[in-house]
Amino acid sequence: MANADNASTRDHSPHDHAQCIDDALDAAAEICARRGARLTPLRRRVLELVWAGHEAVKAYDLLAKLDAGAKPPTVYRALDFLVAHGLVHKLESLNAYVGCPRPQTAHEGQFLICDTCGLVDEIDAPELNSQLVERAAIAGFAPQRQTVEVHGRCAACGGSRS
Amino acid sequence: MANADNASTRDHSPHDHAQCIDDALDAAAEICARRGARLTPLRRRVLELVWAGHEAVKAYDLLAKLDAGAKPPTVYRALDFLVAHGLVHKLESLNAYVGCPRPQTAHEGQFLICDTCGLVDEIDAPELNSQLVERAAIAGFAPQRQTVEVHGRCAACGGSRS
DNA sequence: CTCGAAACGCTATATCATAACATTTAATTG
DNA sequence: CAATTAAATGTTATGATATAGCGTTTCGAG
Repeated sequence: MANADNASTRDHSPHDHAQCIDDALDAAAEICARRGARLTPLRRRVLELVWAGHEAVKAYDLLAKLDAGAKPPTVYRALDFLVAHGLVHKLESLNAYVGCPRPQTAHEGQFLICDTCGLVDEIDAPELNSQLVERAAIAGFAPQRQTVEVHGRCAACGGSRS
Repeated sequence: MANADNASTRDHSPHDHAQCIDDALDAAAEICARRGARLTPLRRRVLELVWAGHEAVKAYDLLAKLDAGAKPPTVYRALDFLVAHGLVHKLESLNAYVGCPRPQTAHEGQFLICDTCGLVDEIDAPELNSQLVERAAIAGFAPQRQTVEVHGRCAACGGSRS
Protein backbone atom coordinates (compact mmCIF):
# COMPACT_ATOMS: atom_id res chain seq x y z
CA MET A 1 0.00 0.00 0.00
CA ALA A 2 1.97 2.86 -1.24
CA ASN A 3 0.78 6.05 0.33
CA ALA A 4 1.87 9.42 -0.93
CA ASP A 5 1.08 10.88 2.46
CA ASN A 6 3.47 8.85 4.52
CA ALA A 7 6.58 10.46 5.89
CA SER A 8 8.72 9.58 2.90
CA THR A 9 9.71 12.26 0.53
CA ARG A 10 9.05 10.33 -2.58
CA ASP A 11 8.75 6.81 -3.83
CA HIS A 12 9.12 5.55 -7.34
CA SER A 13 5.44 6.01 -8.08
CA PRO A 14 4.78 7.88 -11.26
CA HIS A 15 4.76 11.55 -10.60
CA ASP A 16 5.36 14.76 -12.41
CA HIS A 17 9.07 14.87 -11.99
CA ALA A 18 9.44 18.08 -13.96
CA GLN A 19 7.60 19.58 -11.03
CA CYS A 20 10.19 18.19 -8.60
CA ILE A 21 12.95 19.83 -10.60
CA ASP A 22 11.10 23.11 -10.86
CA ASP A 23 10.39 23.12 -7.16
CA ALA A 24 14.01 22.43 -6.35
CA LEU A 25 15.27 25.17 -8.65
CA ASP A 26 12.72 27.64 -7.34
CA ALA A 27 13.56 26.85 -3.74
CA ALA A 28 17.26 27.18 -4.52
CA ALA A 29 16.77 30.54 -6.18
CA GLU A 30 14.83 31.83 -3.24
CA ILE A 31 17.26 30.55 -0.64
CA CYS A 32 20.26 31.95 -2.47
CA ALA A 33 18.57 35.29 -2.98
CA ARG A 34 17.74 35.48 0.70
CA ARG A 35 21.34 34.77 1.62
CA GLY A 36 23.06 36.84 -1.00
CA ALA A 37 24.58 33.67 -2.44
CA ARG A 38 24.97 33.46 -6.17
CA LEU A 39 23.13 30.67 -7.92
CA THR A 40 25.15 31.00 -11.11
CA PRO A 41 24.11 29.31 -14.36
CA LEU A 42 26.68 26.60 -13.75
CA ARG A 43 25.49 25.88 -10.23
CA ARG A 44 21.90 25.95 -11.36
CA ARG A 45 22.70 23.55 -14.15
CA VAL A 46 24.46 21.15 -11.80
CA LEU A 47 21.54 21.29 -9.38
CA GLU A 48 19.20 20.54 -12.26
CA LEU A 49 21.33 17.55 -13.26
CA VAL A 50 21.42 16.26 -9.70
CA TRP A 51 17.65 16.42 -9.75
CA ALA A 52 17.41 14.38 -12.95
CA GLY A 53 15.89 11.70 -10.73
CA HIS A 54 15.49 10.65 -7.14
CA GLU A 55 18.65 8.60 -7.33
CA ALA A 56 22.14 9.39 -6.18
CA VAL A 57 24.37 10.94 -8.82
CA LYS A 58 28.13 10.62 -9.19
CA ALA A 59 30.30 13.68 -9.66
CA TYR A 60 31.89 12.35 -12.82
CA ASP A 61 28.51 11.50 -14.31
CA LEU A 62 27.49 15.10 -13.82
CA LEU A 63 30.75 16.13 -15.37
CA ALA A 64 29.99 14.08 -18.46
CA LYS A 65 26.65 15.81 -18.85
CA LEU A 66 28.10 19.28 -18.71
CA ASP A 67 29.42 20.84 -21.88
CA ALA A 68 32.24 18.72 -23.22
CA GLY A 69 35.54 19.78 -21.83
CA ALA A 70 34.38 20.46 -18.30
CA LYS A 71 37.02 19.48 -15.75
CA PRO A 72 36.56 17.85 -12.35
CA PRO A 73 37.08 21.01 -10.26
CA THR A 74 34.18 22.60 -12.09
CA VAL A 75 31.68 20.09 -10.89
CA TYR A 76 33.20 19.61 -7.46
CA ARG A 77 33.14 23.32 -6.80
CA ALA A 78 29.52 23.55 -7.85
CA LEU A 79 28.68 20.58 -5.63
CA ASP A 80 30.57 22.12 -2.72
CA PHE A 81 28.46 25.24 -3.05
CA LEU A 82 25.22 23.30 -3.29
CA VAL A 83 26.10 21.11 -0.33
CA ALA A 84 27.21 24.12 1.73
CA HIS A 85 23.83 25.70 1.16
CA GLY A 86 21.93 22.51 1.90
CA LEU A 87 20.54 22.20 -1.62
CA VAL A 88 22.25 18.87 -2.15
CA HIS A 89 23.45 16.20 0.26
CA LYS A 90 26.46 14.00 -0.15
CA LEU A 91 25.90 10.31 0.46
CA GLU A 92 29.13 9.17 2.07
CA SER A 93 28.47 5.49 1.65
CA LEU A 94 28.14 5.92 -2.12
CA ASN A 95 30.43 8.83 -2.84
CA ALA A 96 27.47 10.36 -4.59
CA TYR A 97 25.05 13.23 -4.33
CA VAL A 98 21.32 13.69 -4.11
CA GLY A 99 19.03 16.69 -4.16
CA CYS A 100 17.57 17.84 -0.88
CA PRO A 101 13.77 17.96 -0.92
CA ARG A 102 13.54 20.32 2.06
CA PRO A 103 16.35 22.84 1.68
CA GLN A 104 14.43 25.59 3.48
CA THR A 105 15.32 24.26 6.89
CA ALA A 106 18.88 23.42 7.79
CA HIS A 107 19.29 19.77 8.67
CA GLU A 108 21.43 16.71 8.43
CA GLY A 109 20.08 14.21 6.00
CA GLN A 110 18.96 10.75 6.99
CA PHE A 111 18.59 8.43 4.06
CA LEU A 112 17.00 5.20 2.96
CA ILE A 113 18.94 3.97 -0.04
CA CYS A 114 17.55 1.16 -2.18
CA ASP A 115 20.40 -1.00 -3.42
CA THR A 116 18.13 -2.53 -6.04
CA CYS A 117 16.64 0.43 -7.86
CA GLY A 118 18.85 3.20 -6.54
CA LEU A 119 16.04 5.26 -5.07
CA VAL A 120 17.17 7.58 -2.31
CA ASP A 121 14.54 8.61 0.18
CA GLU A 122 15.43 11.35 2.59
CA ILE A 123 13.51 10.84 5.78
CA ASP A 124 12.86 13.37 8.46
CA ALA A 125 13.34 11.68 11.79
CA PRO A 126 13.99 14.33 14.43
CA GLU A 127 13.50 11.79 17.20
CA LEU A 128 16.34 9.79 15.72
CA ASN A 129 18.42 12.86 15.59
CA SER A 130 17.82 13.79 19.18
CA GLN A 131 18.55 10.27 20.34
CA LEU A 132 21.84 10.44 18.58
CA VAL A 133 22.63 13.77 20.21
CA GLU A 134 21.56 12.49 23.59
CA ARG A 135 23.59 9.36 23.16
CA ALA A 136 26.61 11.42 22.22
CA ALA A 137 26.15 13.64 25.26
CA ILE A 138 26.49 10.61 27.52
CA ALA A 139 30.00 10.23 26.18
CA GLY A 140 30.65 13.94 26.63
CA PHE A 141 30.72 14.27 22.88
CA ALA A 142 29.60 17.42 21.07
CA PRO A 143 28.12 16.47 17.67
CA GLN A 144 28.65 18.75 14.73
CA ARG A 145 27.68 16.65 11.76
CA GLN A 146 26.08 13.29 11.26
CA THR A 147 25.88 10.72 8.55
CA VAL A 148 22.90 8.39 8.68
CA GLU A 149 22.47 6.15 5.66
CA VAL A 150 20.45 2.97 5.61
CA HIS A 151 20.88 0.60 2.69
CA GLY A 152 18.33 -2.02 1.81
CA ARG A 153 15.30 -2.56 -0.40
CA CYS A 154 12.59 -0.03 -0.94
CA ALA A 155 8.92 -0.96 -0.90
CA ALA A 156 8.68 -1.04 -4.69
CA CYS A 157 11.59 -3.49 -4.88
CA GLY A 158 10.09 -5.83 -2.36
CA GLY A 159 11.17 -4.29 0.89
CA SER A 160 8.38 -4.87 3.38
CA ARG A 161 5.87 -5.90 0.82
CA SER A 162 5.54 -5.87 -2.91
CA MET B 1 35.30 13.75 34.46
CA ALA B 2 36.32 10.87 32.36
CA ASN B 3 34.71 7.70 33.49
CA ALA B 4 35.88 4.36 32.25
CA ASP B 5 32.52 2.84 33.09
CA ASN B 6 30.37 4.97 30.86
CA ALA B 7 28.88 3.45 27.76
CA SER B 8 31.76 4.44 25.54
CA THR B 9 34.17 1.86 24.39
CA ARG B 10 37.21 3.88 25.09
CA ASP B 11 38.36 7.43 25.55
CA HIS B 12 41.82 8.82 25.21
CA SER B 13 42.61 8.25 28.85
CA PRO B 14 45.87 6.49 29.41
CA HIS B 15 45.35 2.79 29.28
CA ASP B 16 47.27 -0.34 28.52
CA HIS B 17 46.81 -0.29 24.81
CA ALA B 18 48.88 -3.40 24.28
CA GLN B 19 46.03 -5.09 26.07
CA CYS B 20 43.52 -3.68 23.58
CA ILE B 21 45.56 -5.12 20.76
CA ASP B 22 45.96 -8.47 22.43
CA ASP B 23 42.28 -8.65 23.16
CA ALA B 24 41.41 -7.83 19.59
CA LEU B 25 43.78 -10.42 18.19
CA ASP B 26 42.60 -13.06 20.63
CA ALA B 27 38.97 -12.36 19.86
CA ALA B 28 39.73 -12.50 16.15
CA ALA B 29 41.51 -15.81 16.48
CA GLU B 30 38.63 -17.31 18.38
CA ILE B 31 35.98 -16.00 16.02
CA CYS B 32 37.81 -17.21 12.95
CA ALA B 33 38.47 -20.60 14.50
CA ARG B 34 34.81 -20.96 15.35
CA ARG B 35 33.82 -20.10 11.78
CA GLY B 36 36.49 -22.01 9.96
CA ALA B 37 37.79 -18.73 8.57
CA ARG B 38 41.53 -18.35 8.14
CA LEU B 39 43.19 -15.60 10.08
CA THR B 40 46.37 -15.74 8.03
CA PRO B 41 49.56 -13.96 9.13
CA LEU B 42 48.84 -11.15 6.69
CA ARG B 43 45.30 -10.63 7.93
CA ARG B 44 46.46 -10.82 11.49
CA ARG B 45 49.15 -8.27 10.80
CA VAL B 46 46.69 -5.88 9.17
CA LEU B 47 44.31 -6.25 12.09
CA GLU B 48 47.18 -5.48 14.44
CA LEU B 49 48.05 -2.37 12.45
CA VAL B 50 44.44 -1.21 12.44
CA TRP B 51 44.54 -1.55 16.20
CA ALA B 52 47.65 0.62 16.51
CA GLY B 53 45.35 3.13 18.18
CA HIS B 54 41.71 4.03 18.63
CA GLU B 55 41.79 6.22 15.56
CA ALA B 56 40.64 5.54 12.04
CA VAL B 57 43.32 4.19 9.73
CA LYS B 58 43.65 4.69 5.98
CA ALA B 59 44.22 1.75 3.68
CA TYR B 60 47.29 3.30 2.11
CA ASP B 61 48.79 4.04 5.52
CA LEU B 62 48.45 0.39 6.37
CA LEU B 63 50.01 -0.44 3.07
CA ALA B 64 53.02 1.70 3.89
CA LYS B 65 53.50 -0.17 7.14
CA LEU B 66 53.47 -3.57 5.55
CA ASP B 67 56.68 -4.93 4.11
CA ALA B 68 57.93 -2.61 1.42
CA GLY B 69 56.55 -3.55 -1.94
CA ALA B 70 53.08 -4.48 -0.77
CA LYS B 71 50.46 -3.49 -3.35
CA PRO B 72 46.99 -2.05 -2.77
CA PRO B 73 45.04 -5.25 -3.44
CA THR B 74 46.95 -6.90 -0.62
CA VAL B 75 45.69 -4.54 2.02
CA TYR B 76 42.22 -4.13 0.54
CA ARG B 77 41.72 -7.87 0.44
CA ALA B 78 42.79 -8.21 4.03
CA LEU B 79 40.47 -5.37 5.02
CA ASP B 80 37.61 -6.93 3.09
CA PHE B 81 38.09 -10.12 5.05
CA LEU B 82 38.27 -8.32 8.38
CA VAL B 83 35.22 -6.20 7.61
CA ALA B 84 33.27 -9.23 6.38
CA HIS B 85 33.93 -10.93 9.69
CA GLY B 86 33.09 -7.87 11.74
CA LEU B 87 36.59 -7.49 13.12
CA VAL B 88 36.99 -4.09 11.54
CA HIS B 89 34.47 -1.45 10.49
CA LYS B 90 34.75 0.89 7.57
CA LEU B 91 34.00 4.53 8.29
CA GLU B 92 32.32 5.75 5.14
CA SER B 93 32.61 9.41 5.95
CA LEU B 94 36.39 9.11 6.22
CA ASN B 95 37.18 6.31 3.82
CA ALA B 96 39.04 4.75 6.69
CA TYR B 97 38.92 1.76 8.97
CA VAL B 98 38.75 1.12 12.69
CA GLY B 99 38.95 -1.99 14.85
CA CYS B 100 35.73 -3.31 16.29
CA PRO B 101 35.81 -3.61 20.08
CA ARG B 102 32.93 -6.08 20.22
CA PRO B 103 33.37 -8.45 17.31
CA GLN B 104 31.73 -11.36 19.10
CA THR B 105 28.25 -10.14 18.32
CA ALA B 106 27.28 -9.19 14.79
CA HIS B 107 26.26 -5.58 14.56
CA GLU B 108 26.35 -2.42 12.55
CA GLY B 109 28.69 0.12 13.97
CA GLN B 110 27.58 3.50 15.25
CA PHE B 111 30.42 5.91 15.71
CA LEU B 112 31.37 9.12 17.44
CA ILE B 113 34.32 10.55 15.54
CA CYS B 114 36.34 13.38 17.04
CA ASP B 115 37.48 15.73 14.28
CA THR B 116 40.04 17.25 16.61
CA CYS B 117 42.01 14.30 17.94
CA GLY B 118 40.79 11.59 15.62
CA LEU B 119 39.43 9.36 18.34
CA VAL B 120 36.75 6.97 17.14
CA ASP B 121 34.33 5.72 19.73
CA GLU B 122 32.02 2.91 18.74
CA ILE B 123 28.83 3.22 20.69
CA ASP B 124 26.27 0.54 21.25
CA ALA B 125 22.88 2.11 20.85
CA PRO B 126 20.36 -0.63 20.11
CA GLU B 127 17.47 1.75 20.74
CA LEU B 128 18.83 3.95 17.98
CA ASN B 129 19.10 0.97 15.76
CA SER B 130 15.54 -0.13 16.35
CA GLN B 131 14.25 3.36 15.78
CA LEU B 132 15.99 3.41 12.48
CA VAL B 133 14.51 0.06 11.54
CA GLU B 134 11.08 1.13 12.67
CA ARG B 135 11.36 4.38 10.79
CA ALA B 136 12.37 2.48 7.68
CA ALA B 137 9.43 0.12 8.06
CA ILE B 138 7.04 3.05 7.86
CA ALA B 139 8.34 3.64 4.37
CA GLY B 140 8.06 -0.05 3.54
CA PHE B 141 11.82 -0.21 3.43
CA ALA B 142 13.77 -3.32 4.43
CA PRO B 143 17.12 -2.28 5.91
CA GLN B 144 20.17 -4.41 5.26
CA ARG B 145 23.05 -2.22 6.31
CA GLN B 146 23.38 1.08 8.05
CA THR B 147 25.99 3.77 8.35
CA VAL B 148 25.75 5.96 11.43
CA GLU B 149 28.68 8.30 11.95
CA VAL B 150 28.63 11.40 14.11
CA HIS B 151 31.44 13.91 13.77
CA GLY B 152 32.24 16.44 16.45
CA ARG B 153 34.43 16.93 19.48
CA CYS B 154 35.11 14.31 22.07
CA ALA B 155 35.06 15.07 25.78
CA ALA B 156 38.85 15.30 26.00
CA CYS B 157 38.92 17.86 23.20
CA GLY B 158 36.31 20.05 24.83
CA GLY B 159 33.12 18.41 23.69
CA SER B 160 30.65 18.76 26.54
CA ARG B 161 33.19 19.79 29.12
CA SER B 162 36.91 19.95 29.38
C1' DC C 1 50.13 -37.33 -2.50
C1' DT C 2 47.08 -35.18 -5.46
C1' DC C 3 43.66 -32.11 -6.27
C1' DG C 4 40.97 -28.08 -5.86
C1' DA C 5 39.91 -23.98 -3.49
C1' DA C 6 41.53 -20.09 -1.18
C1' DA C 7 44.94 -16.73 -0.52
C1' DC C 8 48.38 -13.86 -2.23
C1' DG C 9 51.53 -11.27 -5.64
C1' DC C 10 51.53 -8.25 -9.27
C1' DT C 11 50.36 -5.17 -13.18
C1' DA C 12 47.45 -2.18 -14.73
C1' DT C 13 43.77 0.86 -14.53
C1' DA C 14 39.46 2.76 -12.83
C1' DT C 15 37.40 6.04 -9.82
C1' DC C 16 37.10 9.96 -6.68
C1' DA C 17 38.95 14.46 -5.38
C1' DT C 18 41.89 18.66 -4.79
C1' DA C 19 46.03 21.95 -5.13
C1' DA C 20 47.65 25.75 -7.53
C1' DC C 21 47.46 29.28 -10.64
C1' DA C 22 45.51 31.83 -14.82
C1' DT C 23 41.51 34.09 -16.64
C1' DT C 24 36.96 35.87 -16.68
C1' DT C 25 32.90 37.75 -14.62
C1' DA C 26 30.38 40.47 -11.53
C1' DA C 27 29.69 43.50 -7.50
C1' DT C 28 31.43 47.71 -5.22
C1' DT C 29 32.64 52.20 -4.93
C1' DG C 30 34.73 56.48 -5.97
C1' DC D 1 30.65 54.70 -15.62
C1' DA D 2 35.49 53.53 -14.97
C1' DA D 3 38.55 51.53 -11.80
C1' DT D 4 39.06 48.26 -8.41
C1' DT D 5 38.64 44.04 -6.34
C1' DA D 6 36.38 39.79 -4.89
C1' DA D 7 34.19 35.74 -6.55
C1' DA D 8 33.66 32.37 -9.89
C1' DT D 9 35.38 29.63 -13.45
C1' DG D 10 38.97 27.48 -16.58
C1' DT D 11 42.98 24.61 -16.82
C1' DT D 12 46.82 21.67 -15.74
C1' DA D 13 48.54 18.55 -12.94
C1' DT D 14 48.47 15.34 -9.45
C1' DG D 15 46.97 13.03 -5.26
C1' DA D 16 44.04 9.59 -3.01
C1' DT D 17 41.02 5.69 -2.99
C1' DA D 18 39.83 1.26 -4.92
C1' DT D 19 39.30 -2.82 -8.03
C1' DA D 20 39.74 -5.99 -12.28
C1' DG D 21 42.19 -9.74 -13.97
C1' DC D 22 45.47 -13.16 -14.02
C1' DG D 23 49.41 -15.95 -12.55
C1' DT D 24 51.49 -18.33 -8.51
C1' DT D 25 51.59 -20.19 -3.99
C1' DT D 26 49.65 -22.27 0.02
C1' DC D 27 46.78 -25.24 2.43
C1' DG D 28 43.21 -28.38 3.68
C1' DA D 29 40.38 -32.37 2.12
C1' DG D 30 40.09 -36.66 0.35
